[in-house]
Amino acid sequence: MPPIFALVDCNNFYVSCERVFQPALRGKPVVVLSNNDGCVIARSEEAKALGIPMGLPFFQMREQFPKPPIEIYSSNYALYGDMSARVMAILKQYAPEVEVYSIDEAFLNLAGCGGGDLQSYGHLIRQGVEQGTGIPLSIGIGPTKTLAKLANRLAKRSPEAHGVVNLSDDADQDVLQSVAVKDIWGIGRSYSRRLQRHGIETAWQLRQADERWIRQQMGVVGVRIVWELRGISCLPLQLHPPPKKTLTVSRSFGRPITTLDEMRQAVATYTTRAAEKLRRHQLAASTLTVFLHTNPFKPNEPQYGSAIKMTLPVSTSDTAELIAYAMVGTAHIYLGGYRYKKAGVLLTGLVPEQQIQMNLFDARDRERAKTLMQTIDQVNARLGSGALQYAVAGFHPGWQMRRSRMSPRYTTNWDELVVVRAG
DNA sequence: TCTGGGGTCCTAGGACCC
DNA sequence: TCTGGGGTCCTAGGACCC
Repeated sequence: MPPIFALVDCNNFYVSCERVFQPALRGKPVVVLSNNDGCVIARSEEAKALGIPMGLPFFQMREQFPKPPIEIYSSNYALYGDMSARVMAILKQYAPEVEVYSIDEAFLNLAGCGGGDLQSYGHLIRQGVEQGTGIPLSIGIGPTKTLAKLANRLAKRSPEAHGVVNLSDDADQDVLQSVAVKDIWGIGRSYSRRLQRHGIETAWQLRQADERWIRQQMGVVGVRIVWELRGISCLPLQLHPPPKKTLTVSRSFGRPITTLDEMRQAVATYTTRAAEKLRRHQLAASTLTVFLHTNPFKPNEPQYGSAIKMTLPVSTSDTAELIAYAMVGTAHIYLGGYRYKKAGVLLTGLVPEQQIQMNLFDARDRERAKTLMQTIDQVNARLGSGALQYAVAGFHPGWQMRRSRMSPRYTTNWDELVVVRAG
């Protein structure tokens, strides 16, 4: 049986998560800010209606929208991650095959589901998730992932769809003509401009486009999109996520960093987070890159940025060892006299923990280091992240990111649990 | 004062080998 | 007198995604 793809997408996910725990936010314009309270990354329908664009820097929003009482939240990833897991768990009750595509999206294979009435089945899924979590969502159904995505857009766009659009039988000319190329999954700014320059403006026109020309302009990626629009599936459901290839931890600073000492603290902190992620995925890294740069939005300030990539003698997930290399790299590329905005650590060459290649000249006691890491991870899991940390990471540093409008971690922190009172 | 973070895939070009 | 060519691996950069 050929698959029938459904794309389930939570509506304004981060805003919806905040609303679950604060019902008074319903009907009001609400935005959620990126890390460091930098820019707008989620908007309620009311906020969209005010004309607040995605990605608007927060300080510009306050200039441009001084009047309306917009509810503003710093992003609370502990909360969103937990709500996401609950949504995904419910979706798995409705379809045997689920690909968790992002924090707020999943592809489902609905072949054989719902007794053939996929429209009704879609509404059933919506009700189930809404009842179980309070999160509203939209569902698009189609014979390919690209058409399911497109159907999902239509479901969000047209109120009469009530959140479900089914294109599994036919994505006809009228439907495809109503979708601009820039709104097709996989077509970004650059490709959509190039296509429009050649008179291709709608999904329907792209579907009819000359394959050789598309191949030449957009490579195999473009050809795949055209085929998928024609209903020929090229992108299968990924039931088992492929292993991670790279892992990054990077942050903008709450205020500029101007000393090597603080830069060392920041890089050591990010390296600690990266090593924790490695161990959680039971991976080890074979290279470590440190990068740092000034604020590119301040052209009047002197600009500098650099990166250094180091190959480790033995793949490792040992925080102390990774920090040692990161500190060497930091000292190497850090130059005084600049106001630094951001730094980060990139780990590549990730290998499963069990497959680490030993090095003949390796003097390190790796068994002992591993036991220590397990102990630290256990303590931090029980007492909260950062209960045990390396001194080089600094205590209460002033450069940490701003998140001044954070909601409580309602679902994942004992101290901040929601209290339900009877009567 | 204030502009996010973390990924993937594809392609072209260089290094190297035979 | 003659100045190859194909394969593989790696990397950097571009494009895209949420």
